[in-house]
Amino acid sequence: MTETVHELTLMLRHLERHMPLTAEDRDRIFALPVTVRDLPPSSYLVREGERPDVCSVLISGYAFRQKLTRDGARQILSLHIPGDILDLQHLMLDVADHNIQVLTRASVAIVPREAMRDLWHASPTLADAIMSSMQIEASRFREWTLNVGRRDGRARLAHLLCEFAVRLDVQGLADGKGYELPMTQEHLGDALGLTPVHVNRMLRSLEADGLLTRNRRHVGFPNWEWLRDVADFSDRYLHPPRTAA
Amino acid sequence: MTETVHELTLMLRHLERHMPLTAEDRDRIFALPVTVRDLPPSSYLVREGERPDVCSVLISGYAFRQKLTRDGARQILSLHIPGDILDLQHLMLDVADHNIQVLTRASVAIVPREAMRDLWHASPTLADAIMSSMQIEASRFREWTLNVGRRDGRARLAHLLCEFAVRLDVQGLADGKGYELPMTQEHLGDALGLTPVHVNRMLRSLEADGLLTRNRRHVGFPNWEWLRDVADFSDRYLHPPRTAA
DNA sequence: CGTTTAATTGAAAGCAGTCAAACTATGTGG
DNA sequence: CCACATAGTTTGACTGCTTTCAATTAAACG
Repeated sequence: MTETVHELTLMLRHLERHMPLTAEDRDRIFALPVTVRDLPPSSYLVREGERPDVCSVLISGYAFRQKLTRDGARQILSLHIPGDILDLQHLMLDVADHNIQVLTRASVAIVPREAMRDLWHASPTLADAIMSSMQIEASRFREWTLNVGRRDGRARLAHLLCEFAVRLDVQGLADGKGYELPMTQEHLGDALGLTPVHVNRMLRSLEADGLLTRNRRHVGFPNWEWLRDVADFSDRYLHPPRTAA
Repeated sequence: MTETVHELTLMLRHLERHMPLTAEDRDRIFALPVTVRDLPPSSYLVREGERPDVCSVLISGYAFRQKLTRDGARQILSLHIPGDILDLQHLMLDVADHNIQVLTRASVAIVPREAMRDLWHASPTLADAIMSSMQIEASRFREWTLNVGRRDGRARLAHLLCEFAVRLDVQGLADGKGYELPMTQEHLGDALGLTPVHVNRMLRSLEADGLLTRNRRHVGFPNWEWLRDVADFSDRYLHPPRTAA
């Protein structure tokens, strides 16, 4: 008898982080009709202009939101880790205003839009939890605008590395000492509003200063406090759960 | 017997734009305990780190969200026009992650946080309307990140001018031919991630090309289509109501 | 009006972009 | 196991958009 973990366990953990859920709420989540789908790297989940009829939850792997300018420049708007709900916005909005793309090979749980809407209306605690998740994502969007608009390349890059470290840590997916960064330098550039060439130079600059170690895709932070400082990073905008000391 | 319009009429119009409300919903909104407050230019409504116990709705004048880097650089994150709810995020989040500041002299309706939470839980249509409003604001945050991250100064500025024109038009506060821009060039710079000096140059560049007229604070758009084009502007991300032809 | 705030302009400096080439991984097929 | 192909990283030289610094002009305000 194999002990299988429900596909939405991570999503549940994500939602419960900010709002305690009732036992019925948990049951409702686990009763959601889901289809699990495996996606190869870089595949699109949602394209701008589409009218999606499903909501997806990231189960494993990484994903990101992005928009393109008319001449094809790409801006990555947010990164997503397992447990994140990828298109809550389509609960209310009919037409997608940005693209959602998978970063690595990933598996997602597909939930019919109507089922997710029912969940959303099912209980006040669920509504609050879902709303909280939305709000925190909006807070991350704001910080990214600040990052791209007002910090120089080095700080911008350091900030992104800090954010990812903290988020993985909170979701229990990294030990806080480092992680496998799933992005190429081109991805990093698109997330930071920089060119890949400049990303490379800033990466090496951080490395040269002993703020960063790299091994294949693995990044480590030999001097976390100093990196935070260089990045002008504070985790307030991530609204970390109280429990953390 | 003077015919007075309720202070929250514009907010109601704002919420109803994307989600039809019931008569009871409207009554609930008008039954909200509000205190109207007049604020001088530049006053703060919320400061990062605070724990607000009220929600404010902008009745007249303009406001904006902003964040500061450690060394005092300011990034304006969004602009707000009458009818906008200014701190929905504090419905769920306890600590403010950014500053909310008034641009011009403005009056705001102050609603106790708990009353707004009750409104939010009062009916599914209200919850949907409030959620929609949130989602659309999140969409604007995303577009701003794209704007600041991937467009050059000229396009960035043109984009902001387009967005403001469309939003005022939709809310019925401008005729679509132009408007009183309530921002100084310093504000514009902080919204665009540029210096005021460069904003000035780009403003004059647009003016020289016949894309923009300025008279005191009034801006006009002699060639709207071309400006849209220069700005790489599409109103999709604003999720304009269907009604518009 | 005088004073303060905002807009404008010029010259010089710099961060980041562009272009191009070399180098390193990683993977594939023979 | 090597040859080749592909994707990603690294470097260098040069360009350029934007900033910085400073000074001047215009507008707003009491």
